Amino acid sequence: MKEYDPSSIEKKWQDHWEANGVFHATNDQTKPKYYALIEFPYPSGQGLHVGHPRPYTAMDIVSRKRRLQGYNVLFPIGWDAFGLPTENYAIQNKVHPKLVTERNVAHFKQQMQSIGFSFDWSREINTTDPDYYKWTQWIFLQMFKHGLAYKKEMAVNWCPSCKVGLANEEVVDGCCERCGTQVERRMRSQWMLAITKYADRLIDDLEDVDYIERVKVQQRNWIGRSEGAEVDFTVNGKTMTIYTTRPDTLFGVTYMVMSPEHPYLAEWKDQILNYDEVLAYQKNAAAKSDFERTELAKDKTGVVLKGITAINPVTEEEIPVYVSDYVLMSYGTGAIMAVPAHDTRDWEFAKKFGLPMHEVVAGGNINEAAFTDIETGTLVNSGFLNGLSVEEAKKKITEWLTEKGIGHKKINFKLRDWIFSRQRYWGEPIPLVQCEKCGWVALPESELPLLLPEVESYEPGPNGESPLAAMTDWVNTTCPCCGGPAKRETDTMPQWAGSSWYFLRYMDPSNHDALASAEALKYWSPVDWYNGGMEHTTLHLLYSRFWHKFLYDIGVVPTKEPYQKRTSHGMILGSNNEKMSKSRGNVVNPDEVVATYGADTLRLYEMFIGDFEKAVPWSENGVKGCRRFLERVWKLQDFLTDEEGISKDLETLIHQTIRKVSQDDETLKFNTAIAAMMSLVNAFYNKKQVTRGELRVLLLLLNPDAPHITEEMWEECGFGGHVYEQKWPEWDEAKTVEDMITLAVQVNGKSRGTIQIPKEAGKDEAMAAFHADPRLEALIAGKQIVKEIFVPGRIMNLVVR
RNA sequence: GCAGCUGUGGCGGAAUUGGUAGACGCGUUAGACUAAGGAUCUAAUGCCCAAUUAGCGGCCUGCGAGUUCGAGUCUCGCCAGCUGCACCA
Repeated sequence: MKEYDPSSIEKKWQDHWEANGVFHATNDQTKPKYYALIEFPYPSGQGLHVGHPRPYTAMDIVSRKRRLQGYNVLFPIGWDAFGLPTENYAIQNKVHPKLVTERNVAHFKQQMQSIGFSFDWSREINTTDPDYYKWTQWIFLQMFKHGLAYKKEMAVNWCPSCKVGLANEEVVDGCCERCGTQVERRMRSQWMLAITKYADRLIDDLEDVDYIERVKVQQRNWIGRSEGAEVDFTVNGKTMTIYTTRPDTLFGVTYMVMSPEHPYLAEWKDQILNYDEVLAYQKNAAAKSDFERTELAKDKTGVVLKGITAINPVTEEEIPVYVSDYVLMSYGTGAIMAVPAHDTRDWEFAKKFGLPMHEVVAGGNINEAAFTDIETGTLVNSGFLNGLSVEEAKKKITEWLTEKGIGHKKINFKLRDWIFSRQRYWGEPIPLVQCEKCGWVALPESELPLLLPEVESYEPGPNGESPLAAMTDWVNTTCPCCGGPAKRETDTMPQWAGSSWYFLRYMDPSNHDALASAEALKYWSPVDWYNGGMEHTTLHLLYSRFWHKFLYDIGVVPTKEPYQKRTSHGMILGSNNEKMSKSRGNVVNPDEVVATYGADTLRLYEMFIGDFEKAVPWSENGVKGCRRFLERVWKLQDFLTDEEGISKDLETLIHQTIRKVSQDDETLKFNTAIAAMMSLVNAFYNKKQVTRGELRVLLLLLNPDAPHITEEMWEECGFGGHVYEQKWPEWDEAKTVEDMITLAVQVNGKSRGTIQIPKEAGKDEAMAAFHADPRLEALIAGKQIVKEIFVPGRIMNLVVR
């Protein structure tokens, strides 16, 4: 027997698979399809680190297993290659970002291929390829034509370091998600996508998909749907509308609060007696960044509007009006009714300013804290609402307000429209022109793709405008509508554009007439299993669901949802338990692991390292353990007998292992599947022999995890053909239980021993076995059995006195 | 602050969902082979007692209570950690 030498056999099989197109998805639509997807990587200059292969290996296992189960599997790969790091590198090194991208892609590809993933490389895509972004632009144009893309002058999150506007989703703790610089507010005219029009469906349709719960929860929170009511208050003779989720507490309103940006403040300039004070407060609030405004949340500030009085529409009581920055202009109507007895923030504000509180929901102690429980409270001091539960009162008051014409039911969302333009070079050009006469006009589809022009400098302009703005030849054009002079849009799309639909392109990657053919879309949709990072839950995952729903609405795609199942992996940390990063010096490069131990060892360890969904530290010794296991598998060839069948004494274990591996690979428990295979190998070693039939089963089960060594051994043992041509083994449930079982015996709930009984034995047989064992019998000698508990196959417990 | 999740050996982690806690791997210890071992093999390995012919001993799943014949698993109350949201009315 030759030695186990991964470096020679791994290359051999990788070449064999690719040369024979073994993993290319076929167009044979008679077979059931399975579409497994990973998040296509951003080809950074650093290359892969050991965290990348974790999700890739997991989905590779699923894909390889599905192929053995007879599916036509699509497991594609591509590059999400537009983006800032490449552009910044290009600026610093004066290289075209295209060249940087090509270089990085080549490196990533070589790294990935050395790990032996069964990607269909014939369908490789790249978001920066004009043949690809033609369709990104095409989808944007459809959105524009359907009124979902609009331009708006608005305050944007501006990163002074990246010189770019950011979407809300890209701001973390008031700082730029990428570089950590604190973001500023700047007014800019931006392209927006009306994702809020899909807010309801993006929540409701989560019911129909199989996503892990934390993903659903996070999406629901982010969309932030709340049901309440808008109510009109009369303030100095003017109608001021507020939004509340607690219309039932209307009788408890003791003051109102307006946001510092509320437009009424300026209108009331002459009526507000302390307008100077209000102006000063507004100025102060504007100077604070969003971050400061929320960080200092604990301490409420505000100014009362002297000369302004509001009327509570139910009690007709006169109440004061305040301006305070705890009310946001960007949510609801920018003004609220304050119910200090039943809202924590209002309570804090009222305490600070000595405002009265009216308890209208009994059940708490409002002197100590606002009572906000909506389950248990009962309405009091509330006229016709008295005695009702919160839920009943909400309904009744909303009806009453509607009848009176001073309010109505209203649903609000935290989700904002998506700021879609970036003032950068390395992104998809927005295919629109602005004409003096016709306004914003779409390019004809025949002019797509609108190519990214060659520029001399990739740096943004001094006022943060896109580098494209300096290209006057390119910018000045004619209006496709009237033929008059027009200017091109110089902003580009954000990185999230290309990734919002890439999974569709894989279905038919070289189609010139459509983003993919209707036939391919129908056959392959939806993605059956999509695994990716939690950090994309409110970004990529939400955005792509939105695009897909739009494409569904215009009849392009056949399903409402793009992904049937979504799972997520945990991060791999450095051996010091910290996030892997260059600066911490704890990065492990998969190339080194492959070179030292082999790709199969890397793959196996990536899966065996721990709970797939949790973060876990890398351990060099753990890697060695996996290599040791593969060596033991390899050396099974020494124990190989001529027997084709499965020996009687291992039959149960074999069937148990098939079941365990088959089931655990479906539920992200790759670690315990591997543990089961290790146990099986240990059993072969204990016997010092393995039959051909037994080894076949092991090689098949292990193949998705460690494809190279299993192919090689299959060939070495002369099992015929290749592993990838075989069928996934099946287990017989009846054979997963031994004929004689070991039953644990307890006395008074304490484990005292075991008895051997037939698997179908009843209580009487178990009792007989108990009495037959003198050591067990001794435990109950002279005592009275009060109760006998017998759970077949599980336990026997005798209660004695 | 609010919500959710999680707490199991020296470490990563198992536990058929209420039924012998610690599978599997790492590490450690002893032995074998050896010129040598950071290779390989064999055995032991939760903790505490006992041990040259010495155990079907006791204690163990963050802490404290409870339900049950039986609790890592269910309930209640603490404590700690992680994640998400963060003045969204």
